Amino acid sequence: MLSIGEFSKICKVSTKTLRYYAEVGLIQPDRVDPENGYRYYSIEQLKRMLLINRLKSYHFSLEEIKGLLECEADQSEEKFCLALTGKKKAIEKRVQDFKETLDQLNNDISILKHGKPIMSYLESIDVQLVEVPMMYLLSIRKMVQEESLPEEYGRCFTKLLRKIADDKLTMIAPPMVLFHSAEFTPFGLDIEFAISVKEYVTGTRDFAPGLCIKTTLNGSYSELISVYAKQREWAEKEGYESSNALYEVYVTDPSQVSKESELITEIYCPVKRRESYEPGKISRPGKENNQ
Amino acid sequence: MLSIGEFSKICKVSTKTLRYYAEVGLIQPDRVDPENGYRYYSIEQLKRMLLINRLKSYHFSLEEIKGLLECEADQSEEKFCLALTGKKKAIEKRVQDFKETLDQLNNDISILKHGKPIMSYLESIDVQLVEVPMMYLLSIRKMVQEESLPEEYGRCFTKLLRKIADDKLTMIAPPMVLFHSAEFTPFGLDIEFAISVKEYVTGTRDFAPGLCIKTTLNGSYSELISVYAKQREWAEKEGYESSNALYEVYVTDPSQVSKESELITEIYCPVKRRESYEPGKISRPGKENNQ
DNA sequence: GTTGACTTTGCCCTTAGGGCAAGATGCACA
DNA sequence: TGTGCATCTTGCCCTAAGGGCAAAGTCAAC
Repeated sequence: MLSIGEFSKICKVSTKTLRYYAEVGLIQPDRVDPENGYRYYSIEQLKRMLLINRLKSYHFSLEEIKGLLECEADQSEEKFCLALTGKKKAIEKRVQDFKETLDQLNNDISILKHGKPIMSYLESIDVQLVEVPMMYLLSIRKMVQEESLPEEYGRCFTKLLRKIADDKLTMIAPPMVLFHSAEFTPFGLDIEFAISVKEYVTGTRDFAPGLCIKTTLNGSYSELISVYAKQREWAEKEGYESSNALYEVYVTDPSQVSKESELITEIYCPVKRRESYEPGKISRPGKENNQ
Repeated sequence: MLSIGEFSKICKVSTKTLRYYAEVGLIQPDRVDPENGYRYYSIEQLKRMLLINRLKSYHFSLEEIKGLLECEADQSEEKFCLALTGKKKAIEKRVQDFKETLDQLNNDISILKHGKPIMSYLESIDVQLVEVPMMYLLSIRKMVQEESLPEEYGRCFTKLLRKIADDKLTMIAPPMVLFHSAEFTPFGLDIEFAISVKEYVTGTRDFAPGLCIKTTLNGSYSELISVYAKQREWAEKEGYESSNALYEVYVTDPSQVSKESELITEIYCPVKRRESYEPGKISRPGKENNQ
C-alpha cells in the first residue's frame, strides 16, 4: 500500500488533486485508516490513475472522465470509442479556430509594423449617403437560424436564379439579403433573399429603400460588426436615424470565392433625417428613439 | 448615447459582461445617470469595445487587455506589438501541443478499434529481473533543471564521447543516465550522464548495479510513468524493494532519431529482496520502507 | 393607468484544484 | 523516552469570466 504522498509522486499528481478526486468520486483510496483518516492507495490503482491522466490530456472534463471510467468497467467499448472520436473532432475544430486566429493576428502585427494603429481599419471604412432608386425584387422571405444561413443562402439563390432563367428575366444587380429582424445585426431570424430584376412580373415586389447609408466591405465578414458600428456612429453625428431593414448586396458570390479577402459586400442601411436634429448637437439620453 | 442594452446588441456582448467590464475597469460607461444608476455609452466607445473583443479573440486575459489599452492610449506601439507577437508564439505552441495530443488520440482510437482495451499497453510492458555485472563508468554528475535536460544531454555526452575518442577508450554500451535524486521519477535534479567503457582509467568509476528490474521501452517517453508504475507493481508483488538509483540506457540516440516511435530505452531499477517478504502476502501500510 | 420591456444591485454557481493554517500523526535519531 | 521534522488531516478562502436568478426600480408605449 502506498501513502498519498508516495502515490502522488509516482503518478505525478499533487496530493491535493488526489483528495479532490476522492471528493468528486473519480478515484477512492483503496483503504482509509479509520483511526487517523490516512488514505492508502494500492498499486493496482495506478492503472486507473494513469488512465485518468491520459483522458485529462485529451481535455476531457473530470465529469466526462467519470462517465468514461464507468464505461470501461462496463466493457462498453463503443461508448468509449465514440467519446474519443468526438473529442478528436472537437480538438481538430479548436486547431482550425486557432489557425484562423493566427491569420488575423499576423495581419494585425503587420499593420502595426507599418506604423499604423491597430484599429486604423475603422477609419478606412467608408460611409456614404446614397439615394437608392426603386427596384423590383424577386425574393424568398423566411425565418432562418443563424448557423444555417450559408446553406439557406445557397438553396434560396439557386431557386431564385432558376426562376430567372426559366422566366427569362433580367438580373440588374447581384444577389442581396434583407434583415427584417428588429436586431441591428444580422443574427436575428427574419431574412429575405432577393434579386433585383428588370421586369415587373408576378412574384416580384416593389422595393424602395430610398435614402441609405452605404458601406463597401472588402474582405472577411469578421468586420461586419465594425461596419454596423461605424454606420451607426456616422448616422448619429450627421443626424440620421435608421428607418428600415438593413440589407446587404453580395457583389462577389460567397460560395464561389476561395479566399475571404476577395469578398466584396455592400451594406445598406435605409435612413431618414432625425426630426429633432440640430447640427452639432449630440442627442441626450432618453431623447433619441431608435428602432 | 446608447443604453446598455443597445450598446450590448451592437457589440454582441451581454449586458452582464458590460457591467463586469465596468467593475474591473476595462470600459466605463460614458455617463451614469445619478438618479437611477442607468449606464449610457457613447458611440465613440464602440471602438474601444471592438478592440477589447478583438484582443479577447486573441486569448488575452482581461487583465492583459487592460494593460494593452493603456499602451494604446500612451501610443507605445512597441509594447503592443510585442504582446501580439508573444501571443502569436503562445498560440502556435498550443496548436503544436494539440497536434501531439491528436496523434496520441488517433493511436488510442485505433487500439480501441482493434478491440483492445485502452490501457492494454500496460500489460505489454515487460518487466524482467536481471543481474547486471559490474562495469566501469566514465561520467559527469551534476544538478540539472528538468527543462534543460535535453540540452545537458547533448552537452555532456558530446564531452564524454570526445574523451573516449581522445583516450582511445572502448565503449561497451550505449549512453546512460543515472537519477540520483530521491524522487522515483526523473524530475529531480541530481543526474549522472555516463558511458560504460572497457578500460579502467583515471576518470572512470566502478558501477555495480547488481540485481535490477529491467524494462525495455519502445517509443515515446510519455509512457515512462507507466513503466515506473509497472516496475513498482512488479516489485511489490514479487517481494523486492528499490535499493539504489534508477538508471536508463538510451539504446537509440534521442538526438538522432526523427520519430519518437523509433526510440528504444532500457529502464533499470536496482532492487534487493524485501527482508520481511513472505510469498503471497501483500505488505500492510506502515510496514514497508521505500526510499 | 397599466403593461411589458429594460435596468439596477445582490447573491450564489461554475472548473480543477492552489494556498494557507491549525492540529494530528508517523518516523528517524539521540 | 523525548525531540524534531516530514507527512497527513480538515477547513476555509481564492482563482477567470462571467451566467442565472430574484426583487425592486424605471422607462416608454398604449
